[in-house]
Amino acid sequence: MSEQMKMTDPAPSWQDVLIELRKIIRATDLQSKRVVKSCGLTIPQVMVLRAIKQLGDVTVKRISDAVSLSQATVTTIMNRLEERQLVERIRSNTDRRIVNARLTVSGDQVLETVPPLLHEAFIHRFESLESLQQQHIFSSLQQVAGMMDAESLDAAPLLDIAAPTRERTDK
Amino acid sequence: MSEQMKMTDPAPSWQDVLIELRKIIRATDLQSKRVVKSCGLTIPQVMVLRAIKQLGDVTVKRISDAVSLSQATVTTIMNRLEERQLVERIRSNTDRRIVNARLTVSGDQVLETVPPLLHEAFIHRFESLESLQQQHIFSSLQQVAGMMDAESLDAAPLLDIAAPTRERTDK
DNA sequence: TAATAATAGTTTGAGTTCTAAATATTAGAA
DNA sequence: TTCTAATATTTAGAACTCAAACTATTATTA
Repeated sequence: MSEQMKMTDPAPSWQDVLIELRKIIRATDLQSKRVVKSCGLTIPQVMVLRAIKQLGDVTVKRISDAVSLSQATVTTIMNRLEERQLVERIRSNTDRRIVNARLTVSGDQVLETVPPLLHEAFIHRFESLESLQQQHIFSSLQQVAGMMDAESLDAAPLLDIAAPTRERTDK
Repeated sequence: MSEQMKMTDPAPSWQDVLIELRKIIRATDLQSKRVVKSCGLTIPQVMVLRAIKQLGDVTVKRISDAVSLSQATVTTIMNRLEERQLVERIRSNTDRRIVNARLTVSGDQVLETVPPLLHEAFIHRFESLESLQQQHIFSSLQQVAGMMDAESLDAAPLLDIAAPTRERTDK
């Protein structure tokens, strides 16, 4: 760990940050295409399926919170999943506004066949890093996500976000 | 500000990483909508415009390299920009396969009015971090982008794995 | 010269993603 | 009861995004 890096590394501008974010977004997209080829589902579709499996019968709203997508997006994804009969929609009896999502048997089976959502090489690389290093990276991602978060952006201009905020209301 | 990483933080799994990436992608998307409202252009459109301004008359291919988007995507973005007469397409005389993009006067003007592509609060936060901290974050993003990069994934240098070789019975 | 390959861009088709508007339902108040 | 507000979800509309197929053009070769 050298601290000599400074002269070759001037403080990065947010422009540089933007470029790296673009690369990450693109790579994620490309991986999604790979996953589609391998199992017929996109990454968001898998994430929704997994959320349903994990949470049991859930509303669209809870799913959208869990996977960080808007309600509308979850609905369109659900439409496709329902077409393929991987999930069912079940209206609540007590409150008929509510729609609960439930995995079908084949939905559950399909989940078994899904490859990792990040390239295996990525996972391998990531997991072969030292734990401390992993935490650094993860914490940086959390910080970036936190700094970009719309709600906190409106709410707290000068929040101390240096510390990854856990313990929110999450589930 | 050193003690916040409690030891209740076990090594993060790649699943956790994926969630953070989602948040970042979503936040970027939301910011794009904000930018649209403010200046009528999306972030990718601005990025293409800037690349053209920066590089002078450029081919679609060079733009797509510069902004990390596929050629096809750049084409569709160019279509919209051309409709609004922010860019022109100019076929090369020497090689008529080649199309050069050029900013129009109004394209150049519009660029002046574009707000920052990351939320100002984000920029402010990021820039108020210590330089070392900025570098940490930036370098983490670079690492993630690098680990995810498709080409390097194929090359996969540090793979001496007992990788689960999945057998492919079909397709 | 004609056939073939290589290159540059565009179109097509499928999917994701958002906001805003629309729909349906429930709960509370006049 | 009926009106209104709040809640849960869906639809409509617009962009982005990619791979793959397609068009047009240039270069190479027989």
